[in-house]
Amino acid sequence: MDERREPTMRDVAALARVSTKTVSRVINGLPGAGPEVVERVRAAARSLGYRPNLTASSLRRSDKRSATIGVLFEDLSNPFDSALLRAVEDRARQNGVLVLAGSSEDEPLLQRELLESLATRRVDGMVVMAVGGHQDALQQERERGTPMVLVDRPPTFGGTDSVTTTNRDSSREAVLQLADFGHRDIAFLGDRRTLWTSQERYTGYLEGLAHAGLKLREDLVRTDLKGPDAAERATAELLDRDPRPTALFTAQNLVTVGAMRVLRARDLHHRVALIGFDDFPLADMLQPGVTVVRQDVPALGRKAAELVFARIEGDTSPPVHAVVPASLVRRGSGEIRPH
Amino acid sequence: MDERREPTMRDVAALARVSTKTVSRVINGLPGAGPEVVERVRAAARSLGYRPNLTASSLRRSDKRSATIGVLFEDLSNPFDSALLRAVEDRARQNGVLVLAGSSEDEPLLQRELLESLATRRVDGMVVMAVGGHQDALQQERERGTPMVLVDRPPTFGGTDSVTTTNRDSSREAVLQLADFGHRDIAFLGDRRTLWTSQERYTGYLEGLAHAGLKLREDLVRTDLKGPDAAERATAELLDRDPRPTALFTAQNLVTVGAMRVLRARDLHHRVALIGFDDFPLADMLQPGVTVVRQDVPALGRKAAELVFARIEGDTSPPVHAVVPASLVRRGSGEIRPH
DNA sequence: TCCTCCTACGTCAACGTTGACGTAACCAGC
DNA sequence: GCTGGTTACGTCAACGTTGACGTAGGAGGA
Repeated sequence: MDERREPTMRDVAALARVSTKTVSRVINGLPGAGPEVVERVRAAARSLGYRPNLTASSLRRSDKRSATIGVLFEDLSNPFDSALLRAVEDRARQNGVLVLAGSSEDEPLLQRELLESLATRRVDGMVVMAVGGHQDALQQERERGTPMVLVDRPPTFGGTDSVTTTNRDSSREAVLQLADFGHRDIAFLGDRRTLWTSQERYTGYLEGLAHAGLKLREDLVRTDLKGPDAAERATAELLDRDPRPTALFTAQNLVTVGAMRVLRARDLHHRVALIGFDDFPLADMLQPGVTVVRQDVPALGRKAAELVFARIEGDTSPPVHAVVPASLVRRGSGEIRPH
Repeated sequence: MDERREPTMRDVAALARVSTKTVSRVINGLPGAGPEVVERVRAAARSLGYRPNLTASSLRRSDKRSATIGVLFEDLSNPFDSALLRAVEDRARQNGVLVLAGSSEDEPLLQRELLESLATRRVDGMVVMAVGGHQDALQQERERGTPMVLVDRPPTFGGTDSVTTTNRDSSREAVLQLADFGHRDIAFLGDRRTLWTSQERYTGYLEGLAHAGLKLREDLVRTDLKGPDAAERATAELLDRDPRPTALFTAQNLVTVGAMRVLRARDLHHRVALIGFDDFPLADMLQPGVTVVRQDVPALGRKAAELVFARIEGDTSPPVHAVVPASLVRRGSGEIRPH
């Protein structure tokens, strides 16, 4: 609109009749400026509406910090991702750090591009929910020395911190509870197999069956369900089998919703037990309430942020793999006994 | 970790035995470099793992673009906000622009600080969901010439683009539908009155009553409900009144959920009609399905992004107030007749 | 008194990049 | 052969800021 130039230190310096260096000192609160000069500079800055240029500053500073971190999640519109983003953001704010956010859509190519964009902007660190498959781009970035923390994924390469939840243990717990309630035919419905979390939850399912002395029925296992539609089809097929599974363990929230939809369509929601991994809003309002494994998303995000910041501050201790416990929330659907 | 310095143009130039200016030309794809030189520079850049420093570049460039926009919403973990963020992000990606995101928590002070942080980083533009109350900070920012678009809020000051949904018209439509189904005592439950959207939706409610020839019963109006707890209390009180409202119009999604919770607790969910403003996941899975006014969130975000980008490109046409139509999604709860 | 130390400034160059401008080499045309 | 234009480079300074270092003046001690 108007052709106004942002005022610079030089403008402030001229108005306050001091050198730019003195303005720099005042703005940064460094010693070496007398009280009157400080006041004069402050007044000049205020009257001009001066605001420091962080990009210029970080270019020159010795530490080169941009006070910005990058966050690369799969899909920011997913409640899990956005809750995580919010947690990271809150923690970042405490350090005066802002967050550059992007969605990788589980596309390696997109992840690579976003990574590049973040690097180009010289972020101080990154919190990444890695896409499935090979993670060369991530590893390269890490090897360049960029502080990086993986969330909801373990590193497939060395030297990197990560934060995950108790995928395997909590899945086992869920399956064991179903077994305790008398179920023998417990089906598994999982997300894309390339996702580490999917694999872990499946392993937990197997462990649960083993602990309960149940035999794995391969025909009750459905994986690679991407999105609610696939989940619905898989659920429908499972319910057509003979003998029909009397309980479902759905290993991802969209899968849970898809399965529920089918159970309700067939009026089986009060007869077939269901435990889902990952909580979702209104799970308690359905009939029956949906029993889920709830992840502590704020804790995940906070921990991830704390780890990056520690690395940014120069912490060089060995890489950490933090595990945040999840818990089983019993609401009814997981406490249905076989008929 | 390692004390590696990021390679610069100078390093590339030295290795390719050309001047930095030539490297600049090659990297930016500008003419004035012979084919062999281009190849030599590219090879050198690749072998050093060179990546341009966007902060230095934008400092020097004449347009001073940072290829970054700021997004300031109320709460990024709210599904509405995160869906909006995602839409803005998608549109931004098309322009090679990244998004700096922050939550203002409806706190004027926090908004001011975040605004400052964004300005300090010299973002090219901002998409802001303004906090309630006076918007001096926003206005000042706007007057400095920062391209800015308000989402889900109209500007309270001149010269600024905004994108909103049909709050008033859709609310009226919802109320009219309730009236058509025979309701005379239609309660209103709204969010904080400082929010423009709340006011608009309330006005729509009044218009609906007026069009239907219904008299406003002040005792059926509850506003300033912040969060689901307040909504629950208000709903409980309303249902205690005599005569009891036979229909509820809840003007915000958390309020809708709170109201539903109480209706269910009193087993009135099949007897009292309910229409909520703003859709939410699983609204269709409840019994009865929840009739809502659905906003076209992706369209809102896309439009907002397009407006900022137009301004960034130098569009100086008069400010636009874009309105994205919302639609009534009938799922059952809004189609209950008075008993 | 002189020397030392400290405080409150200022000067200069550099961070990594690009705009403005210079120049050498080459080609076309007369 | 000379002029004029084009191409492919290079040189230099500047973007806004800060680190390194310099200096004038005053305080303090022997």
